[in-house]
Amino acid sequence: MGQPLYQKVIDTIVARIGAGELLAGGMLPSETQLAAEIGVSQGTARKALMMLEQHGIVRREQGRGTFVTARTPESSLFNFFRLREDDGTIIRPELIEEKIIQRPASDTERKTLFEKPESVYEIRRIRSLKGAASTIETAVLPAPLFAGIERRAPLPSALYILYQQNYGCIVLRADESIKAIAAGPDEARALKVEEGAPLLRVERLAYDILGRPIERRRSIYRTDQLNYKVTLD
Amino acid sequence: MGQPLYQKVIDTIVARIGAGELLAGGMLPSETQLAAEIGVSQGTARKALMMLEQHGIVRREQGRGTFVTARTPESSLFNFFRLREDDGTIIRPELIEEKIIQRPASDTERKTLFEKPESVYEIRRIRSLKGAASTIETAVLPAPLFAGIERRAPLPSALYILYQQNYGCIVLRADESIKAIAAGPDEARALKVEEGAPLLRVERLAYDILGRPIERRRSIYRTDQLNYKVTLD
DNA sequence: GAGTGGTCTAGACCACTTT
DNA sequence: AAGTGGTCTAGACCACTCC
Repeated sequence: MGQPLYQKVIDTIVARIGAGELLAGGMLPSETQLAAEIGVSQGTARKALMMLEQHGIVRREQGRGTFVTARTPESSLFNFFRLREDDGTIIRPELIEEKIIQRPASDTERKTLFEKPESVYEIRRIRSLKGAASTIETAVLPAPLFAGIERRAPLPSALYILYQQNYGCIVLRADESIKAIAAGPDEARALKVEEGAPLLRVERLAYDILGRPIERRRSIYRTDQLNYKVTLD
Repeated sequence: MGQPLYQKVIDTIVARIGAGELLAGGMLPSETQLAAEIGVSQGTARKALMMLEQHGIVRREQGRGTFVTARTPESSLFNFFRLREDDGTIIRPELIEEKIIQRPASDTERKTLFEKPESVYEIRRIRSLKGAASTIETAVLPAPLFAGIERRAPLPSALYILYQQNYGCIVLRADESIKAIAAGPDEARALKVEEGAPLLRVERLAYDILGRPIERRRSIYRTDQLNYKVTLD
């Protein structure tokens, strides 16, 4: 028994979710059923389910059951959209421009994205917060995994929900690297600031439930009236 | 039994750590001893210890025992010092200037810091990374909790280790709010950049093991050659 | 060999939700 | 009442560390 039994249970469930057998929001078998199916004790199945819950992959509710995590617009906004008012209030961004193209992958894109794709989709969007254009987002996706996404335009405001519902990719984690930059001519025009004005640049690599890097995203924010909030632990 | 038994175990241990009965790095009683002491089964004590481990409060090692988390310079640097080279390499900051003063608390400081202190310590430090001055840090601490800290100057590079070893405050979590700002005259002079150059400003509120807000910190970074890295989940 | 945490089992009882 | 997850127990065996 090279690996713990509960790991086998976890792998089984994650595989079923990845394969689409268990849909987001759907209910899992109960602890007892799962235990019988996989041939472990109820306590072991329970441990696996609790670990999946801690990784945010399932949600458990006493008396109701265990469900595959479904990112709602709310939770998605809350988890991965980090801009807040100075007092901490969450902001609802409005989409004011969107452009989707397919193009060959750059070297770093091919190296960092899942399956080393030759071709990628690039989604460029400008958002307005509180009436003024304040963010430029460029998301880059491996084309094989997101085939036909350009025909779904206009895309919903929260891309991660689209990824989940239409491509089975549940985004659970993202690494970000943040810099302050001076606005170039393009950014200045799009965000209506002077050239050289300080802007926040966030580069993100997002991973799905199977740990696959499925999206590179570069966001440029005006933070004169806003904050980018994170928690460290 | 309003609350679960394992919670009682957790509270007991956290209280002992907070009271200094269990020192950072010290070994806890074994599962069996703890269970007998508090009057629960070994499995319940075990659950409590596992939860404490997940919160980063203790570290467990098979065959050796359970130990109170001691932040080493390494781990502290890794967890709360977020500046990295563009390629992700960690940076070792050098201290080049330090000033500690005691002064009355501002309104927001009194409101947000533990015990609503009338008086605070302010630690202002400038660090150089890769030879060039690149960060200005201002930490504000409630004076009652950190009495006499000004006499410990010069302070170690990693303040959180000092807080732990000398004041029993183990920092486990911090909320940050990040902005891009234009360098003012003071920042420009200290960091040797032009006025108006883009800088990263990070405002942090750090909480200790008991959930007490014990430090406000404002850091200003040059990010022309560096990145601020975070992980979302 | 003694002591520690890591895994696993089998079963009990409780609290909650649904029908 | 039936089914779910939440708590708790008691005990077994294993892997690892230290003496």
